[in-house]
Formats: sequence, structure tokens, C-alpha cells
Amino acid sequence: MSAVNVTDMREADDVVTSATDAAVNTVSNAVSSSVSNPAQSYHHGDLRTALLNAAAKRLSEHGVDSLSLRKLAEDAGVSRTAPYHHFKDKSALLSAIAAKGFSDWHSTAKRIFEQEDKTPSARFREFVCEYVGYAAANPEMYELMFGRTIWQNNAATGDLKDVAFPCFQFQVTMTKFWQNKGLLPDNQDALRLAQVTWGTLHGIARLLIDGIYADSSHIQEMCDCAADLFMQASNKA
Amino acid sequence: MSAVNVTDMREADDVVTSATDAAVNTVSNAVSSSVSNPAQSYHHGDLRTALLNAAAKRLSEHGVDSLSLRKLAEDAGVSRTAPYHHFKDKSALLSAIAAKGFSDWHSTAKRIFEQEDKTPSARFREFVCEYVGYAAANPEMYELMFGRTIWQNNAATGDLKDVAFPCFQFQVTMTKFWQNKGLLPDNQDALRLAQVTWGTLHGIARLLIDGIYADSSHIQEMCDCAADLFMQASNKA
DNA sequence: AAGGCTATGTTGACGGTGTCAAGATAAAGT
DNA sequence: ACTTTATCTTGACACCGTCAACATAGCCTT
Repeated sequence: MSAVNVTDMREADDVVTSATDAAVNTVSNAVSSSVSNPAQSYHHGDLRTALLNAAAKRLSEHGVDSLSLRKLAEDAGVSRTAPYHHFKDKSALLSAIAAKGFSDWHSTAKRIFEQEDKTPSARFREFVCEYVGYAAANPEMYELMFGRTIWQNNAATGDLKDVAFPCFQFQVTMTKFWQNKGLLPDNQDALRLAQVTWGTLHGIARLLIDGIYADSSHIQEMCDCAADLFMQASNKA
Repeated sequence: MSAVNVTDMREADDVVTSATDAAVNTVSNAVSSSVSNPAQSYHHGDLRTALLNAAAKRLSEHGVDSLSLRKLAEDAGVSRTAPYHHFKDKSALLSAIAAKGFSDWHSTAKRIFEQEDKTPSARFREFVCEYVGYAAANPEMYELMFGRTIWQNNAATGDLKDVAFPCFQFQVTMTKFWQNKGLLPDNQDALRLAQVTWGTLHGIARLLIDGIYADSSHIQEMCDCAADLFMQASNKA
């Protein structure tokens, strides 16, 4: 009797936890917990990953606000305070998720930018659309990455900054490239221009996400308008 | 004994509550509350206004997050649940504050736009700077007005929408004007262009407020860069 | 192999939050 | 004067983040 596989139902969605160690667990004291306790090993194995996965899921489904450490702990089948052994506090956990978001986006941006078979102009347009599209498709993640929750009061983890900053650096790099190619005005400081272009994308994304003054049926038009605007500006210089 | 003025310490900062009615209050049952209860009338007089003022104060000083109904109630010298007789829930109260913010900003925008002694170009630049400046100077209010808290899940009150929508309509009006004056490109749909320009300002504001990739010492440069960009774009058309 | 160190997980507790229900009070309308 | 209605009260509930103290088990050293 009692469970044979002590690791069951422990790992989260798509993460392969290293179950090798946990598999050697004791089956000796089988009488200890009588009912309602289906053989749970005291230690989880990879709680950190499980928490992050549970968080990512809850994030995309129900938003940042309804994301509590207690629920995540429950999702992972663990007690309320267990997460504190893996994250300093809630903010640290959120930072970790956001860091992954930045890392992912950085990859996507690179991929788009480095398509050497396409014209710089095409890549620029694609970048604009992809950025706004990403935000619209993952509103909760975007909100977490660029929202107030993480950045206010310098609450951002060092780890987070380490990922997020290169991400913007890349925006500057791209901006310089597009300036050289004559797509963006050459008479502006690259850093400022990068801030403004990013700002525009950011702003459009927020308007869409918050549903304030725009809805998703206008994404394409808004992106085109923004891209046109910037590229038109370069024709004078 | 007991207090003679039942309205003392009741009205908040700078609002003149209509104290006329409250002044006629009973002084009869002076023996009721013995100690530590300095003659408080059962009814507040103008709780709604008091709450809004307390909220505005707390907002500017400590941010949206540390704004709880219970604290506001305490500020107003009233029990925890009293606010519920004036606002459906917390979101409704926040909406009311934001509504005032929109109303104020609408006035400011109008004032700037209607300075007939200045050139359209000068007014455009001033508008850009004022917008970003307002956001940077009142980060918490700006966050509340354009942040997620209020707009998500269609939580926005009808009252809020009634004030906020005309505010953006005005942005469209201004955009059309600037297009006519040749300041903004004429080959773009006014609505889209308004969304993009507003988006840019919004984005710059967010970058500044969240302190993600920009800090306040760059406000002027960023505004200039944005204004230049838009106006340069019109030179082709 | 024995014993201790350390990472990890547990329950208990505290103060904080939004919100509902039921009752108290006073103002307003009849 | 009586009733209705607006307002304010205490009590209660279910959450939340977080700390402290204790339990367990894996690991490392001897």
C-alpha cells in the first residue's frame, strides 16, 4: 500500500525536475500518516521552479493582482511560508518572473533584428508590430515587466536589472543602426531617440492593455501610423 | 462643558464644507460619552468630500498602494465602513479621484491650447512639456489616472468615463488643428495620430515615473526630441 | 558509519486589508 | 408626531504578507 512514487504530482507544467534524488525516499514509516495524506515527501525537490511555473500560469490567467504567495504555495502543494526559503519576499518572486519575460523578449527582438534577408525597413516595421503584439498578447506579463509593481521604490532585484538593462541597451543599438540606414532621423541623440521610440511603443501598448482609448482591432493601424511617423521624420534630417 | 463646536476638526484641508446644517446640532446629551470622546456628532456633514481630500493627500504623499479605505476613514475620524455609504467600493473612490485629475488636466490642456498669442508650434511644444511635466510632478496621481488599477476589468465608473473621454477627444481636436497648421503630418488619420502622439507622451511619462530607463534630468531633452520628431515628420507628407 | 550543519518545509501568530450584515442614530418628509 | 431614509456604528469573515519557532532530511566531515 501507500504510494510507490513519492514524486508524483510534484513537478509543474513543463519542467523536468531532477527526480533522481527524491526517488530514493523512505517507504518505511508507512503507518505514520493514516488517511488523507497520499505519501508526500517532506522536501519538494524543485519548489523554486514549481512556484515560478505556477506563478506564470496564474499570471496569464488571472493577472498580477490575484497572485498571492499563499495560492502559489497551495498550487505547489506546499505550506504557506515555504516560498520564503526561495524568495526573499513577494516582490523578489515577481522580479524573477519578470526577468524571464525580459530575457524572452530580448531573444525575440534579436531574432527580428538579425534577419539579414529582410530590408532594415521591413525589420523596423516588424519590430514595432511584434512589440505591440507581444504586449497585447501577454498583457499581464507586460504589465508585470513594465508596470509599477516591480520598479517602484527601487524594489527591482539586482537579477532583474541585469536582464532588463541589456534589453534596453539593445534598443539603443537598434536605434543607431536604423539611424545609419536613414530610417530614423540622424540629427537626434541615439539615446534620446531610443527613449522616445521605446516610449511610443510602450505608450501604445499601455493604451491597448488598459483599454483606455484604443482597442485591439486597431493594433495594426496604430503600429503603421507610428512606424510611418518615425520614418517620415528621417526624410528631412 | 463638552465641546461647543461640533464641527471642529471635521472638514479636511482646503475644502469649505457646508457647515451650516451641522452647526445646528444637539448639545443636549452631553453626559453620554464620558471620557476620551470629544463631542463628535454622529453624522459627519460632508464625509464624501473629506474622504476625497484625505485620499488626495495620502495619494500624493504615499502613493496609490498605501491607500486603504480604513486609513481614509480614520483620517476623516469615522468608522471603517462609513465610506461604503458614499462609494460603492474602493475602486469607485479611486475613480472619483482620478476623475478630478482628468478634469484638472483637461483645463490645463485647454488653457495651453487656447493661447492665441503664441504660435501653434510654440503651443505644441508647451503642450508636450506640460504633459510630461505634469506626470513627473504628480506621479502618483498620474499613475492612478492612467494606471491599471482603475481601468482593468472595465472597473471604471461611468462618471470617470464621462470625464476621461472628452479629455482624449480634445487630444484629437488638437491633433487635427496641428495637422491643419502643418505641424503634424497630414497624411495620417487624425484619430490614429492622436493615439500615437498621446501614446508617446504617455510612454515617456511612464518611463520617467517608473524610473525604468530614464530619469527626470532628461525630461527637457526627451520632450524636445519627441516634439522634433513629430514636427519633422510633417515636412514630407 | 556517526554526527553535526544547513537547506528546506511546517504550524502558529500578528497586523493589515476589503467587504458584508445587522443594528443605532439623526435628518427629512409626511 | 410618525415614518422613511440617509448615514454611521460594531461585529465578523476571508483573505493577504510576513516573522518566529520548530521539524525534517539531505549533505559533509570525521
